[in-house]
Amino acid sequence: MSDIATRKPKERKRGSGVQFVYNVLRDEILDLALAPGSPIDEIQLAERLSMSRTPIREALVRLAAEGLVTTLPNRSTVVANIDFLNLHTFFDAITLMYRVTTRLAALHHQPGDLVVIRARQAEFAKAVEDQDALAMIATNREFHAAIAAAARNPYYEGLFLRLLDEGRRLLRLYYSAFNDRLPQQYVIEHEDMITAIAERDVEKADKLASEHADQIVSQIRNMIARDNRQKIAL
Amino acid sequence: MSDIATRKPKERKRGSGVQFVYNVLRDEILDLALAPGSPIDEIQLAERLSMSRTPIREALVRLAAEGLVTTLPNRSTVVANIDFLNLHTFFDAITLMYRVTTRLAALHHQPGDLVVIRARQAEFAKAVEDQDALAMIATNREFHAAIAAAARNPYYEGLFLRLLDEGRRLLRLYYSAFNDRLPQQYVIEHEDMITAIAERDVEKADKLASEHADQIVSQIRNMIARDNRQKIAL
DNA sequence: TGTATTTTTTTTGTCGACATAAATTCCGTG
DNA sequence: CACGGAATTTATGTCGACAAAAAAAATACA
Repeated sequence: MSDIATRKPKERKRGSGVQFVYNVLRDEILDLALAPGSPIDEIQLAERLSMSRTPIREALVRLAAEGLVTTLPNRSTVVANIDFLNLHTFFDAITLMYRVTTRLAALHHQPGDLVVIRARQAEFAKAVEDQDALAMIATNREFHAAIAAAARNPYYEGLFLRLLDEGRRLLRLYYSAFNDRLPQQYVIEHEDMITAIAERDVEKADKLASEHADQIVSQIRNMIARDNRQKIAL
Repeated sequence: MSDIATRKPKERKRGSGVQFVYNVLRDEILDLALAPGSPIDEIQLAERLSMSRTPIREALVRLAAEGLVTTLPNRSTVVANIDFLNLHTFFDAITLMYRVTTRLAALHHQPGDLVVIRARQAEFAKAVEDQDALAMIATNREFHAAIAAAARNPYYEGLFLRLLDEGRRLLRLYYSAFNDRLPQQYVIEHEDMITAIAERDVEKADKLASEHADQIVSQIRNMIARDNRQKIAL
């Protein structure tokens, strides 16, 4: 547990305050260290990070613009809820972004891109080998983010990163359920996607991305269903 | 020219400050009243809107998160540039969003949605009849925004609105070129799209949206090409 | 005259404080 | 004991001021 959030004042340089708060809050939100729906007290946060409320508020505005927190006027801002009732919109959008970014990566990737993508894939494979569920979540995100970067479309990339983050939050909810055979299969699917991108085979890349997305979506659905059954059984 | 931005202090109620600044700046940016690349002086803005720099800065952070301004650390924030070199990424993304939102609207629209969509279409038709280019841009945006709302997917909707706004900026650049027969055709295409949505004919809606997007993209391309030729001829 | 260096000015990032709107507590009345 | 309204407390929205960084101006030197 790194206590990066509790260092002495004046240890950070000027101008990095907002970015720092943004990173801390963002990580805590995506790791579910801050529970969805829980209120964020500006004063308390200001004390914890040893800075004034001004940079805190600016970071909160930024997080609100990205949908990670919700600001109620004249009332506390709260960590964004996970909308289980409308998860299908999430699945629909992230599936499309998986496909589009992988397609475009096959079309537009440049020499250096594959090096980065393969590096991310190596990190993901390492996490799977180590059975480190949290590392799997993080490295899987970076792998697909690298593909999105190679797709060279900032609009798709922006939406996809947002969706991947939201997915990170979802997976974090159920990460204990990762002790099955699926991760190893993801490694293989990733390898196939890299090959398709390298060969600039757009249709194959699309097909693989589509299947990969379906895998992940159905895995999350299973985890939720399993979770629901437990709840009903109580 | 409404001078909404120059009213007396204390005439606005508490809590609406940031929203107000955001709306003013956003409109001025999208209408090209603020030129792309031009710097935004916080102090000057604070004086013009008769408020302190704090709400100004929070509005700027929000605009930065949406890509409408760019903040250089410890340096002035500037109005986002129009990236003519990468317009194809814009065209690609907005075409896909036209299709996806229209498809999903055909699938998921609910009783009230068509009423709203038809109302927007009526406003657009009125603008075309009046040969009011600026109103055409605005009402066309609202028409497609209404379809996106009926599609009931906030992820697609968010990206699409961003793209429509960026398109508004582009069209505003060339709005004088609107004196041709195309707007009338857009009215007809809109009508067809409404019919397809009402009939829940997903594939037809997709096809119409796709063609509609192609129309608009090629029109913008033509305007830019025409503009370029003039520049070269000088 | 041109370039390097110091000084001044401008502008941003942050702070502490105050005013106002909700939330909470307290109290009186039925 | 419950209910409604007033008083208190808490937290947000905004402000003016200061400090640090960059830009601009002024000066020194070749």
